[in-house]
Amino acid sequence: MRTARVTLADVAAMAKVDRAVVSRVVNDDPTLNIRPETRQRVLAAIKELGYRPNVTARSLRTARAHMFGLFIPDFANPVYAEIIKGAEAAAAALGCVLVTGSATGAGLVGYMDLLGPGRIDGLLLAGSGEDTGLIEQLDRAAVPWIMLNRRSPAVERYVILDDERAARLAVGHLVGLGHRRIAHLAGPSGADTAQRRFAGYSAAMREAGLPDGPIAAADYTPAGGAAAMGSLLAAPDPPTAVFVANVASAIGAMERLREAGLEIPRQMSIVAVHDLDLASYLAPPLTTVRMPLEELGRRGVSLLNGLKPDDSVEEILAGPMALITRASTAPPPHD
Amino acid sequence: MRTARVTLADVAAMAKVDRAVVSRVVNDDPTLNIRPETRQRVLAAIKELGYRPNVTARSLRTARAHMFGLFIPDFANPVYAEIIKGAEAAAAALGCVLVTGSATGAGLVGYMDLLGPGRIDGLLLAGSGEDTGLIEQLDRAAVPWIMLNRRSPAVERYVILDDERAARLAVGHLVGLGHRRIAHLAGPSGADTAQRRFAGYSAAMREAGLPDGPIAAADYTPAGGAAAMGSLLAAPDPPTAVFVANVASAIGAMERLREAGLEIPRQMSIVAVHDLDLASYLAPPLTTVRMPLEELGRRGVSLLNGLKPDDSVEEILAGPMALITRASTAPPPHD
DNA sequence: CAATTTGGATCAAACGATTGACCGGCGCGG
DNA sequence: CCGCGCCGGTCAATCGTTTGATCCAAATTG
Repeated sequence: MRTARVTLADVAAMAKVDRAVVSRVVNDDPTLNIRPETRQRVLAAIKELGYRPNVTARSLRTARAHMFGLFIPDFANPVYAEIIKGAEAAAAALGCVLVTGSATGAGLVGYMDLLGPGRIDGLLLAGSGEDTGLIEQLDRAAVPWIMLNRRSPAVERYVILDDERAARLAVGHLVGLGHRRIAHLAGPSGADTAQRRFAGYSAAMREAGLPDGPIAAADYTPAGGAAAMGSLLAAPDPPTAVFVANVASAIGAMERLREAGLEIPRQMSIVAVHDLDLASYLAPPLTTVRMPLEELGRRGVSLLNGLKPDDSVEEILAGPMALITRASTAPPPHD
Repeated sequence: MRTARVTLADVAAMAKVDRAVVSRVVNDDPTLNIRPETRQRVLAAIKELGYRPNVTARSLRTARAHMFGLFIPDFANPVYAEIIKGAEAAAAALGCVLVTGSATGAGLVGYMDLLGPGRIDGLLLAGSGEDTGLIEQLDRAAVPWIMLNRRSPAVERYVILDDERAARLAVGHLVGLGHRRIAHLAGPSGADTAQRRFAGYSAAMREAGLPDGPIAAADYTPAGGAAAMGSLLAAPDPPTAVFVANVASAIGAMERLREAGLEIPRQMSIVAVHDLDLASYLAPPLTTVRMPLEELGRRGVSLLNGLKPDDSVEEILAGPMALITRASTAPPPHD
């Protein structure tokens, strides 16, 4: 059944009404006065012909694309997978599709070229740092955009998670287990999330009446985590527990601990931010703080919808957050 | 600089030519005869005004959406992450965007509703099984589609990888190490990939003059892998090596081996299909067969481009494939 | 009973780009 | 010196919807 293409006009012809009537029925326009039987005729014709509105034509006329964009640095990172899921669900609920692109820096600007005027109703920017050129391009194109899970100086368009609270949860767990010397394996100092997690760590330690433990920064990679763990171990008074800003770093840190012959959690407890499936497969399974990442994606799209290009958005998402206790944390050794 | 919206007409007015000329310059239409200086005027006006063609209007007129779709079951699965990367790159090279949706079964059909006529030029379906309803809907909508990495009975529209060869590579590696009793931890018997990997295993064993070892099927999850590994260990003459159809199952299998007190690789070698970053973080790092997943995504989009709704596609992708040797495989014990 | 409202639609102008058809002038071959 | 082709463009229809303006007849109001 090669239905060549069914348009409003076909339906109108079959139902013996004007195209305008069909359009108004389809969008159930409240200003339309229509006899019930006419409406039935139209509805029947639509079903009979299998009519489905042409989104492109509609977009052209209404100047709404019914499409949102989401840029992430890397599909392979499970953190973004969760964000995507949420964003996609929210978009679908609005009758929109989500196009997710992975690109950073200059790639982003190039990608934007594909998304010419009229193609997209709003853009979510997750992770990554470089936005030189992109932001002015977005402003020029008058497309609303929001940063997800990061802030940038002088940009009031973001929704982030409460990383500070996450850090408090993690540190609180370690303190509760009896740890006193708690190190922090931080994220890259330039990263906004890293700064907030560090702030939370510091605040939690202060509140517990403990001095900051040794601190080492690493990029969010296993290799970085391994190196930073090395420097933490070399500290004069080595910690009995470490709060790691990120699971990827934690993987490297655990490897380094294994090499050093330290048993987890008997000799060293470790807890990290972001609960990924992966965490439960590690040896030992890693205690983590579960963040509302899906919610973040959902919220991002919701805010984008109806946002004017000039509106500002500044939100710290207070979604459900939980400590997932696994085998990588335990009370400190009795020494 | 709120550039309200720049259209062809604006450019035409500024360059003092007809809109048609601008359009032809933009698309550099070979049938256009134009004086170089006029072209320069047009180009200058375009740059001056920052004109960018409206994709929606263009799509309406040309009936090409410059957009491809890709449906996957789950963003969290890194296998799909690689496929997406390739597909996205190929789309971008064609000047198109890729919209990736995660949905299976009925969700797919619902998602398709968002992608009404005129919105999409072609669809890639990766993984998952259920396609009741979807395929007829696609055919009715006359949108070309291809299955990625799986076949379905009576559907000649797929591009798959050479899973058989991958299995041979893995088994060959084990045979080369001296193993004689090699088990196969297979995928779900309904899955096309599982069948092909099993076929490759069987063929490789036969060619090596070895009898099939014990075989257990599992779904592609850690829990399934653990259970199946249990049944393999219970075999009368337990294997010294196992070829696992999938990394997720392999994770469970390794856990099970650890529980059973078997040392990897001293007492049991293990090799799995698909090289994911994750594999190198496991303890011990897992030997895998690297498949050209990115290439698969790329090829899918390339084939989709220009495909007629009725054309058929049947391709086994012979991309680069490699055994990545890590610490989970070694010669069998001397017993 | 004339004037006004209202129910039930219809008309037609957009939206922004593409593209086949057309056109005026000039050079040139016959 | 007439007709043809070519150069350098222009004209206008079209893609499928949306939506403000309009319109006709019947009903209501003063």
